[in-house]
Amino acid sequence: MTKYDRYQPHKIEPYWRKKWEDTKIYRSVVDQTKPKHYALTMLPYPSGDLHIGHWYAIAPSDARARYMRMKGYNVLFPMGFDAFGLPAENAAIKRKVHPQTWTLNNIKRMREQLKSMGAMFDWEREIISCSPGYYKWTQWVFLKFYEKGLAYKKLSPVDYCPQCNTTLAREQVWGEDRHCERCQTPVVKKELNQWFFKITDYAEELLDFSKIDWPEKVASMQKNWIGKSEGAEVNFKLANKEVKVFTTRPDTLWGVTFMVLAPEHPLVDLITTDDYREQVEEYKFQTTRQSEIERLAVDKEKTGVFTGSYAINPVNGEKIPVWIADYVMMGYGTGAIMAVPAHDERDFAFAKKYNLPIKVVITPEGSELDELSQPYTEVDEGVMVNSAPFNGTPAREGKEKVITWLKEQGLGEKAVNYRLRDWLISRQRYWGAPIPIIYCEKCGNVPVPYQDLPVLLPEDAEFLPTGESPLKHHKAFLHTTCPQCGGPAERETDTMDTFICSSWYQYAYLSPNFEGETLFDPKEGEYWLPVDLYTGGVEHACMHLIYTRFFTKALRDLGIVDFDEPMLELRNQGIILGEDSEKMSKSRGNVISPDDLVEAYGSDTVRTYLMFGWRWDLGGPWNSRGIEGSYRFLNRVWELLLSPVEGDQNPSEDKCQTLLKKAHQTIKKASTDLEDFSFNTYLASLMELSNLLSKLKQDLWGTKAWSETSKNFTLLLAPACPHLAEELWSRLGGDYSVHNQPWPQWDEALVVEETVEIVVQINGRIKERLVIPIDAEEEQVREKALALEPIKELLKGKKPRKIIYVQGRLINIVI
RNA sequence: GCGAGAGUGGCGGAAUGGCAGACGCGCUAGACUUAGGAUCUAGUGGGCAACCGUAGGGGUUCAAGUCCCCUCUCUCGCACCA
Repeated sequence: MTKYDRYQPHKIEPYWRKKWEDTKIYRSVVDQTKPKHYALTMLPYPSGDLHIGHWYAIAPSDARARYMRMKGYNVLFPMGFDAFGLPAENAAIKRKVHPQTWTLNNIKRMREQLKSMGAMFDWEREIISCSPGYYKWTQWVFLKFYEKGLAYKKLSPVDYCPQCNTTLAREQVWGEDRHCERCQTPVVKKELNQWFFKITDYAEELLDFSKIDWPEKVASMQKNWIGKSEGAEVNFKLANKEVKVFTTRPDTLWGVTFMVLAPEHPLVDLITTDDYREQVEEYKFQTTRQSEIERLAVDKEKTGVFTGSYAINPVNGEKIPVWIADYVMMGYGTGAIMAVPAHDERDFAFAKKYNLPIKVVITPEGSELDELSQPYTEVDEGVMVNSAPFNGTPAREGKEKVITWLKEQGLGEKAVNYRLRDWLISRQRYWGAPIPIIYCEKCGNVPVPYQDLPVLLPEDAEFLPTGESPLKHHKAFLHTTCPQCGGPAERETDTMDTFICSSWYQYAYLSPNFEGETLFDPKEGEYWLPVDLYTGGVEHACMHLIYTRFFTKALRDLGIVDFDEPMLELRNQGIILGEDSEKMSKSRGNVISPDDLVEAYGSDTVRTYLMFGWRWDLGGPWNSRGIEGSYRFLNRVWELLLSPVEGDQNPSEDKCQTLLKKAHQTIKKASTDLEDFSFNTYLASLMELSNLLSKLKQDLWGTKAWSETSKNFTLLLAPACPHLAEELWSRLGGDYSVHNQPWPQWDEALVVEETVEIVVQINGRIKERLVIPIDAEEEQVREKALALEPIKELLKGKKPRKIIYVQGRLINIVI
């Protein structure tokens, strides 16, 4: 290449990418002599096009990984594709292409798009979750879970999406109208025999975030989702049976005036008296119907019916009516509640509607409550009343005391409930990993033997959705022999939720398509694991991010990994909106295509703008003028470092010092900013340095300070602009590759200014400025400040009451 | 309703309790140009000024965008979970 020409990203970017590939500089192999850093960014679903959101997530993560590499870490930064899932099937149905063909074509395209980013991926570690070499291990994990009792099959009411024709996990049902996460169709309840993973076994441990540095937001979302509540289980007598009731307010037990069972509660039929049978049946019918119709009712007025039976409150022997109502759910607690209308919003509304008694048992300290217009739900200031042995006890203490008392009396005990449900993993779809189970009439559920894995997904299945699993109609797949008795048997025809594939993918990168005995090559695992830094969107907080934590804990208990958490540090990026501040979507026509941007400005500009334009964790609307600014910056950098100066030069030691000082301040700033994911200020600091460089260029071009600084500048630029930095580096005479150079070190002595301008304040208001040596004695600064004419004038001979001096910053004279 | 987070120029955004608005976009003026939506230079929170300015109101402090209390607005998550 010639010595000086224009900045032409389209020439230099493909050139260097090819060179990197040819020289394998991003190959990451175990190297015991170096500290390791496993940087992982969420793998994309191969939808067919890499969009700007992918770039926004991945490019800054790549810059961070490159920084770590230059800092001397052996960095693993892999990439792959989460390739099973519904869109492939839907596209296939629409376009009559096989889901596999569609997926693999998309991967091919997206791999090229990803490569255009110039990231430091080690493509030899690429994983594709729909390849048999991958899903063999997904099935392997299933079998391990099954052996451990963490995978089980159960007949239960489950959420079913009538549009996607499959069941869904609780996490995949969203919003008030309980719609499908993928297609927004409201789900319906169905009674089906499905496979579950026992994530609830880990509910308590999943609440512990002490071993990981994850955003508070994600932790709180997960805690919220797991929904731990502590209280008591109390035994009520009902028709010669015992009904357990969960409550978080045992202190209100004396205020129970009725009991409510979920309509599906098994005792309902037993206790309903003949007089009420008809209305109870009618109500049960209504509620089941309701869940099948659209659930649009927003302000759901509470409804219910009396069963005709009465239960006995064990604490005072009172007889209370038993109702059924759909505000009590079978899936939480015991499906039965004790209603305390005086101290619970829902019970209050219900009691008012059906004229049930309301009995006050908690009152605010020192006052009385007779007629309630609303329930008194306060705990901290409440005191127990009308509660035989506990009158006068503060409600907060009452909770614990009553539990102890219940236990002594044999009436109940302490209990904890979680909102988290077991993970429903069966999907009645084709494009997923088959569940490796065989049903034998003689032997029952038989796991597929490990040596028979993978259970291959047949390519010639009819995958049109019918509500039944497509594999059920594939005779060759369905019919098999029992591995235990050799008799005729049938395979499980449901496939696994694709979130399973992504729950362990961080381990797959260690040894893609591993052929050994366990999930991954232990030599690799021992070195690289666990993941040091995970980056991606916060939208996965209650799905992928909770699942993968569960997986790691389960794998630990199976002896497959030896740590508790999969990813030590997590960082979430924000979302880039359209220029109209709306979510990008084809229908709105506000989609920004990264391919077009790369075409127009080159990859480095796109990377730079994505890092500079927003706070990474917040994101925000796209600005098509903004990217022009980044492009201009890179052009200026090019001119600055490469085009020689003409005419007279007037270098001076002073100017050199000024430049070196700024350079070292920039090294420090850029380092700490990259450390903190503050990509925007990292680039701002580079811009400041480049502004100073251009100011001093005429005089300093060719000096040692100039060449040293331009080399350092190039190194600092390398994480953001890998191609441009490589080109500049080579033209400045550096050895290939800039990406193998150590990150520059700053000299703290140079970072510190020798003289500073401080502010002279009177009563906290700025009145004057003063230039002083940084290490000036306070006494001298005081004298100087007080000697300033404007200050003398303002003081008018008055004696300051107090003078505060903050070294190198300001002096505040209080009068 | 519950939980979390955020409110700073026209815009994106900077600011260990210590000079509010770094850096950039946009805008204004000028230079160079046949031309400029290229490039370069200068300016750019408001106000003629003293001064006033970080959603609003209190407070702590010599000093508050930053810490404390209250209010408002917005975003996100959960939502009849007993």
